[in-house]
Amino acid sequence: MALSEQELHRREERQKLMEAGINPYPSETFEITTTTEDIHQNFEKEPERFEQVSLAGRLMRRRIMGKASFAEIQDAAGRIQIYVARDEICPGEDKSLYNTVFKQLLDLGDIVGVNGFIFTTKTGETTVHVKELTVLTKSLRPLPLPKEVQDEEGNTKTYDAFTDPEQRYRQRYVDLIVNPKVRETFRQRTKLVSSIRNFLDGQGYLEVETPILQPLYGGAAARPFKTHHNTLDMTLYLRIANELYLKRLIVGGFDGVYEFAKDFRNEGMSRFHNPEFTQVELYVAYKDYEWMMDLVEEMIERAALDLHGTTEVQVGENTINFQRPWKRFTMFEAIQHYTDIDISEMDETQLRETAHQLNVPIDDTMGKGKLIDEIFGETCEPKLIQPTFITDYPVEMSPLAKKHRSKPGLVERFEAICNGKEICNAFSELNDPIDQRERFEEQLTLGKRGDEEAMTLDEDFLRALEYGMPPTAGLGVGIDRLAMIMTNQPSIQEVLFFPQMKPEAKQAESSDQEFVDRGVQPELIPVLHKLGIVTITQLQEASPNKLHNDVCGMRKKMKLKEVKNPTKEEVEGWIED
RNA sequence: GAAUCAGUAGCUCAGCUGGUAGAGCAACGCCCUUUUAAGGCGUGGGUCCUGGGUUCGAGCCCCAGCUGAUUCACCA
Repeated sequence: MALSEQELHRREERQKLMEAGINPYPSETFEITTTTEDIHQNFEKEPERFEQVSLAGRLMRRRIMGKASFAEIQDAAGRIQIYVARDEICPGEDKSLYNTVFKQLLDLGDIVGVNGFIFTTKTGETTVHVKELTVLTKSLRPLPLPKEVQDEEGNTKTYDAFTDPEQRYRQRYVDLIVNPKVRETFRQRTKLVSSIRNFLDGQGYLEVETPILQPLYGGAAARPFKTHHNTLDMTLYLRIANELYLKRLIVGGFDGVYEFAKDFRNEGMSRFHNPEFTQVELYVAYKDYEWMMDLVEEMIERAALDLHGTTEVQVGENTINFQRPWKRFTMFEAIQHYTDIDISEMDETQLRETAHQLNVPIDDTMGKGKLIDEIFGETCEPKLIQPTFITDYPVEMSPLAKKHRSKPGLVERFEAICNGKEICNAFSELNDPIDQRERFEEQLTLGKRGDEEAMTLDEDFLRALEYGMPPTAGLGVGIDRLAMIMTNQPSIQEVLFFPQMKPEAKQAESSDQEFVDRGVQPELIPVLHKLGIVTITQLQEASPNKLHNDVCGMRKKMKLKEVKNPTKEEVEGWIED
């Protein structure tokens, strides 16, 4: 890859540092006694603590003014200004640490350590007065550095922001360096997970780990990723859910288990879908879905409080209030509420007609349950902004849920919908092994009908149920979507450090040696690169006359006076086999 | 899979009716000991996504393609 002028320059600086006896990548620990956060919060209160400090960070801005300079370094929490005066960091005769190293060989993006004391400049900015400066890492690539300016009203305006989503997601490390809000979003995500974990731990449930590689995929309706184990010579699937394993643990006698799980679904990507995503699933013995609704309300309300100090969260244009209790609707009630149609007594044919009437797209593979779900998804879901429980789903689409205690054809299931999207899904778990086997068999029939998401039959899971699983309430919460809501982000990519991307288009490049092997003078390789010829294949596809012309022309343009033009015969030699 | 939009300097972007490729920041050189988008003077840096076409002449118009984003479709 051809290096830019700036990259070449930084490589030279790295070399010059080494020649000056400064290791640009030292191995010793650099002792840090404070952080930018600590200084900003506590310097005014207890200045005596900051008479001698040491901290480290990345150089993010620099204002050189002759024999003294101001710069800013950024650590994990924020930035602080540093004041570097020549005669302070170079007390002796040798001023090269300031004149050469600091002013010439360091760049924005380099990582340095400083020792000194904290003071306030006459413009009122808390600043590190540097006594000692240590190079900790030389950065070889220039950062896309935005500028932030505060106007008189204290509003921050950002110029030249690093905004291109592709670049931001592909080079998340750069995004995190230059866009502090991105770091904050991910901190909040982690806080959300901690809040839920603390809550569940507080209830006495056991956090567990279950297999990601599964011989059968189950527990949800989705297409899986398939892989192969060499030694066992068997097909394995990346889990689409961990439900069936957690239930096995309930059979095993734990009365509350949960897992934060990466699940994998081989389906489309969108701002709500990533092929791998995180769910927390929870199973509690001797409970039902009514009980689980209370738990969800409490857990999510608490998460909002932990993150924001209030139950109200601004999401786009909506203010969402997680304060308990949430609204509860049965699915049929919700559909009736939004469409004025009562579908509770309809058969499959009537449902099809209703779907057509409501302009809900359907196809022939859909059974009764799926039709109801489509009607609901189309007419109700987007309208549910405040957290709402939708309960009592059709049995056909919930093969792992227990049949409703009083309403035939339905199961004891709920989803919480928030901001028009499902954030969790829960049931009173089906624990009758005979019923469970029948439900799996119905799924097999659906599968034969063409439903690619129909579930497979897991004999071992049925065997476990046959030993007896206590009545159990189960829950799955989509962490990514909940994180989107809690951090007010419009897309799932914004709450995943490394969202799935198309492979980066990368042009293969032939080595210089390969060019030399074909008879190209080494000095002419940059000329060929400049002409866009970076592979032998490209070289071989060129026409000899044109290439000879181009090379001679480009050599002149690049002012390579000491380099001889190739003869036409030589150029023909490069191209021939 | 479809539609829309975009692709110009390291970054963010201008570029008129088709007429010599621009700005700010970043970089490089010089000056400057309390600046804060520091400042002053100077310099370098371009496959205008690619390939065709129209034209005396294309960053700009036309066609095809590539890449990406967004929306939709798909998706518990």
